Amino acid sequence: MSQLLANLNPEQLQAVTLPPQHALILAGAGSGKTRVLTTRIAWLIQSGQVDPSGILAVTFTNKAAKEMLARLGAMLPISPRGMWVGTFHGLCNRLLRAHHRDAGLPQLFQILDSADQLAAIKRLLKTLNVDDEKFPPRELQHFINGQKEAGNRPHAVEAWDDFTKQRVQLYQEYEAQCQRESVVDFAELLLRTYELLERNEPIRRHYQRRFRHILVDEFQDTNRLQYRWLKLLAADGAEGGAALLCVGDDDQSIYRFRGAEVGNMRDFEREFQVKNVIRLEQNYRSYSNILDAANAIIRFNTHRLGKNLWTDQGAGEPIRIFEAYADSDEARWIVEEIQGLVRDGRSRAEIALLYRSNAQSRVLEHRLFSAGIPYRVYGGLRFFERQEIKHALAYLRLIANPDDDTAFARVVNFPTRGIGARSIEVLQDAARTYNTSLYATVPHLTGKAGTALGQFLRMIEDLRRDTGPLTLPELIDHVLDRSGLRDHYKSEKEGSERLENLDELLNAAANFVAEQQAGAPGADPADPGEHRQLADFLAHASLEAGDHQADQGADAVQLMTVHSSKGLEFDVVFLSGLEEGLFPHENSILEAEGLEEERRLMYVAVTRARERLYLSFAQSRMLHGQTRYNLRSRFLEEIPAGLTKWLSPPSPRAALGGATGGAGGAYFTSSAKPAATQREPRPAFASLPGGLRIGQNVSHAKFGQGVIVAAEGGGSDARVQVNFGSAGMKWLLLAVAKLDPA
DNA sequence: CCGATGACTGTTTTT
DNA sequence: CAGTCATCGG
Repeated sequence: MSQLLANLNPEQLQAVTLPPQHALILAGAGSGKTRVLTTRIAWLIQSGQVDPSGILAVTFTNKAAKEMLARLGAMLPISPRGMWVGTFHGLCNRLLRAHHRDAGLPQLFQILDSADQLAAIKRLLKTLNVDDEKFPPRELQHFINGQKEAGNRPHAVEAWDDFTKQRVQLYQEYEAQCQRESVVDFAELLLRTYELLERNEPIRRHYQRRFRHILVDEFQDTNRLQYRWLKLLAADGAEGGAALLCVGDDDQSIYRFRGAEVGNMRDFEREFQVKNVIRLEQNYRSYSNILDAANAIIRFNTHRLGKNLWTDQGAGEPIRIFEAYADSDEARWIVEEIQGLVRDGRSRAEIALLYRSNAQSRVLEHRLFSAGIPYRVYGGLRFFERQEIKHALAYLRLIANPDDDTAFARVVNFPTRGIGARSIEVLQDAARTYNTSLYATVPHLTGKAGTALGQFLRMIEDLRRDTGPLTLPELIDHVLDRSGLRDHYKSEKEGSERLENLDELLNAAANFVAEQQAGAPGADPADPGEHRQLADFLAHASLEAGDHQADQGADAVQLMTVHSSKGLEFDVVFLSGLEEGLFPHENSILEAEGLEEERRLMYVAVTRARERLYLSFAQSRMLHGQTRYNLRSRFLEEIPAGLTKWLSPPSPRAALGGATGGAGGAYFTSSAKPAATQREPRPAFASLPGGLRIGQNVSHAKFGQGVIVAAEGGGSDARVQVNFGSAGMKWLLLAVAKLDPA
């Protein structure tokens, strides 16, 4: 016990040993948040205050859940079995499987990931003959998810105008379709569980009594519905409610776009009359130069709960800043720098390359690849999202649940078997009249379409029957053969990688089975013969995108978006693409709220670094197939000059209509020296009249500072397009507009 | 009904 | 640029 609490600082100790009351822990980056959370659980159990089964711990990602279980396993002599640890979605899935009847679902319901959901919506619009120009599927998806997160079923949505009314109508149709097909999307997992607990008193009471301590990680990223869900579970039951301990950092809230409500932190404090608010502000991760930069940046945000990170580790190295001509130059420079670091004995796994959006990884990957540096990309298209895997899963889904029309539509003609659009249309019309799933409709059909479809149906039925006694990997192997998927990819010229992935699916299944057996044999007694294990595997595939990327063990440079870097830390961090429009992203720049979220994202990125931080940007960048010229990010200007060291001489930056500009606006530091590696500016851009060129900074009397991004015409008709930052993008006639080189 | 070809269009971040 | 979608000729 004393060992458990050793080496905690006073605030951490206080948090770990709080009495069983509600508490809010404001935990800054690198302040030992995860440690506090796990130690708290271990302490509660070890001191006999609670049985493991009385613990409910909610994490943000599956990875975090796994890590927490692993740490607990190492801390506790007893197995952490009986505890519920997982993501909101994972826990809801578990609850719905256990109480599927009360929730109005078949036991083997399927889970739609975002892409499946979008496909389902498109299919719905098609069958209803709705104009998808007027109701863009993506927008409709957003609308539906938003309503679900607000707890609104279609009848509860307030709709005054026609447009909203129609969308509500579609929402309703979508729900009916999902129910018919026994599928559940992400938001539905949460809402369905919430309604189950709310309406079913015995079940609610059962869990309210069971869970004595509810611990929530990354609380700043919970959405409204998740918060209500927590309130319901922690509400005062007969025995008094659970103690709710929420850990979060409002400065690291980066999922507003997905419905996260930082406001939950304030609401929690108020509604639960939280007496215990503890701030963890000592950072054990980074040197103070890095921390001071992060603090300086985040100070530009308003509406913070307030918190200041500090460290006693000393200043450390200055933050290195590099300006490149083009994105390819930026990538080349990063790779050269990495080679130097590796020569100096650094391990590649301790070097991270962060970027704002996934598209940016291509250039970096390209350079790394040609330099022969092992690297690993997180995120991007994940294993279970690859098309060959989705196809295989669709067959599996049909075995588990033939009414899954999304799965049916996906593979009914893949590999092609002579069932074309016309047949599908006939089938869909029939399904609508009989009000049955596509699968169940097939026997009703006669004629040509009926025969081909009948053959498909028989194949699926054979699969269902033949696979009953097989183990999961055997089952999948059988399906890959019988469906023709394997043959299809064998004959495809670029199919070898896909074949490998299909084999990898077998491995994933084998691992899944092994883990399940090792994990909790007593959790839910698997009913044999019902393909129960298959359903569990499919849920696993939907909920956990799967880290089946490159070799985990290899010493490889780590590439990921800033979002997926949250919670991780590295000795060396490169943050690339620090340009206006990219980071902060152009879609977020106009809204104050959006910009603040970008800044929090920047804060997250900076605080990932332990020892060394590189920030870089490029004057020009390929995006959407064309070259764009961006100003350097305002976030760079927000870092006090004394903390930085420019590796390239900074060029003057066009001002941004005054929104920022703190930090004194001084770009040079005393230690800045012209980099020896600086190349001559390349004559990359054609000259324009008046000695101007594309990419050049200019000033205009009315619009202020800007940069030339394009030109057209000639002679007296010559025009240039200038990006004036917050003053907008303008086309100017050179003969008329007075532009001075800046 | 199938596959190929070309136009178009869009991208932030993810459980 | 790259993935999706529509159109066209077999």
